[in-house]
Amino acid sequence: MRVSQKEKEKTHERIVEAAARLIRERGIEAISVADVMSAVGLTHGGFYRHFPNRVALIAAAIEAAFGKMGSGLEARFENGTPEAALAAYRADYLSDWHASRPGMGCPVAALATDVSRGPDLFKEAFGKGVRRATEAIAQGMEGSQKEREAAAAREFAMLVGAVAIARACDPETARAVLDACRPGQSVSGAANVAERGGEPMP
Amino acid sequence: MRVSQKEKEKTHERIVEAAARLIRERGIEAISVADVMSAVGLTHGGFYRHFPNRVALIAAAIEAAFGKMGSGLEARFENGTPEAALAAYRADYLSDWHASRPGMGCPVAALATDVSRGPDLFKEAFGKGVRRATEAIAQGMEGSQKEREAAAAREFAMLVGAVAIARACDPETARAVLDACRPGQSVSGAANVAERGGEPMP
DNA sequence: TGTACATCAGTGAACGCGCGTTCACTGATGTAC
DNA sequence: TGTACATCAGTGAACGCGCGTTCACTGATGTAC
Repeated sequence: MRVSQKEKEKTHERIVEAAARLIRERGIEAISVADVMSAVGLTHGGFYRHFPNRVALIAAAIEAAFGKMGSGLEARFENGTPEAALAAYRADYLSDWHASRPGMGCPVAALATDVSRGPDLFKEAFGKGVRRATEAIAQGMEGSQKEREAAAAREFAMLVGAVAIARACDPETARAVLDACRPGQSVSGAANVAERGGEPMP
Repeated sequence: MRVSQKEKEKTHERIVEAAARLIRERGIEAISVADVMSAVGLTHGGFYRHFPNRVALIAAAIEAAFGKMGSGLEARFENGTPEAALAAYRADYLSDWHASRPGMGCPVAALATDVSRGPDLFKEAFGKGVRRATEAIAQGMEGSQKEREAAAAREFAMLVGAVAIARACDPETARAVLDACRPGQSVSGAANVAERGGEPMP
C-alpha cells in the first residue's frame, strides 16, 4: 500500500543506513538487494521505488558511511588540543571495540579492497572521504602544511592497515598487530567511546 | 581423456597459481570455479579431481600467495645490510608497479577485507603469513627483539594500508597517499623490480 | 616386451539455488474540484 | 470541508542468468600377467 512522502524519505534513509552497515560487515559483493530490504522490514520489490539499481544504492551507502566518519572525525578536533584529539582517535581506532565492529566502523578499513575492484563512481567517493579524513588528522600533526598532511596520511595508512590486518588474522596475531600500533599501554576503546557519548564511529 | 600423474600435478599447481592471482585481482567472492579452470585452459567439471570443493581451493591459493611473499621477503634480507633491504622493500611495496598489480602483489593488501569475512581456515593462513612477514621486516629495525617486532608491525601496517587505500581511491588521491608514505623522493618501483631480476612480488 | 583390462583426468550437460530486475497488483495518499 | 479520482510505495510472483556441485561418459595412462 502507498505511504506518505515523509515516510518514504525515512524509508530511503533507513535503506541507505542498513546498506552502509551491511556492506561493511559482509562486503559489497556479498549483500543482496533483498538482504538490505529485509533488514529494514520490507520486501525486495519496492527497492526500485528508491534506487534505479543496486550500484546506485552501494554508492549512496559508501557516501553515507564516509559522511558520518568525516563529521565524527572533525568533531573530535573542535574541543581540546589537537594532540589529545589525535591520541583519542588513535586509541579508539585501534580498540578491540572497533576491530570487532566493522559495520559501525571506519569504511576505509572495511571496504578498501572491495572498492579497489569497484567502478570509478565508488573510488571517487572513497578518495573524497580519505582526503577529508587526512585533512582532519593533519590538525594533530606538526610542521608545515605539507608535512602535516603527509604525516596524517602515514598515520591513517597505519591505522587502516592495522585494523584491516587484525580483522583478517587469527585472534592472537590480531592482538599482536593492534598492540604494536598502540602508542602507550593497551587501552579499552569501548570506554573511550562510552565517554564520548556512545557515538560509534571511531 | 586421462592424463599422466606428472601432468596432473602440474595442472594442480597451475590451478592454485591461477586462483592465487585471480582472488587478488578480483576478490575471493568474485571468482568462480569455472573462471579459474578456464584460466588454465580446462573446463569446470574436472576441478573436483583436484579439490573437494571451492573453499579448499581458496585456502590453497591463499597459502600459495603467502608462501611466495614470505620466501621473497626473506630472500631480500640474505644479501646486503638489513637497512638497505628494508628500504628497497618499502620502495617496491609503495611503487606504482605494485599498486597497479594486485594479482602479483602482496596478498595482505589485496585480500585483508575479503579474509576478514571468511572462515577461520583462511584467517589462520593469513595470520601465519603476517607473522612471517613481520619477523622478516624486523631484521631491518633497531632495538630489542620486542621493539623491533613492534616497529615491523607498524611499518607493515602502514605499507598495507597505503597500498590498499591507494587502490581504492581516484588516481590523484592514490598518488598523494603513496607519496606521503615514501621515505625519500618518488622512486619508480618497476626499475627496482627489474634490477632484482623480475621477481614480481614486492 | 606385449597384451588385456582397470583406473581416472578431463568433458560437458544437468541439477537446484540465489541473484538483480521486471511487472501486475493493492490500497493508502495526494490532489483537483 | 467533502468527494472522486489519479498517483505511487510497497508486495510477491516471475524472468533470465551464473553459480557450485554432480554425473555419465571418453579415452589415454597405469598395471597385472
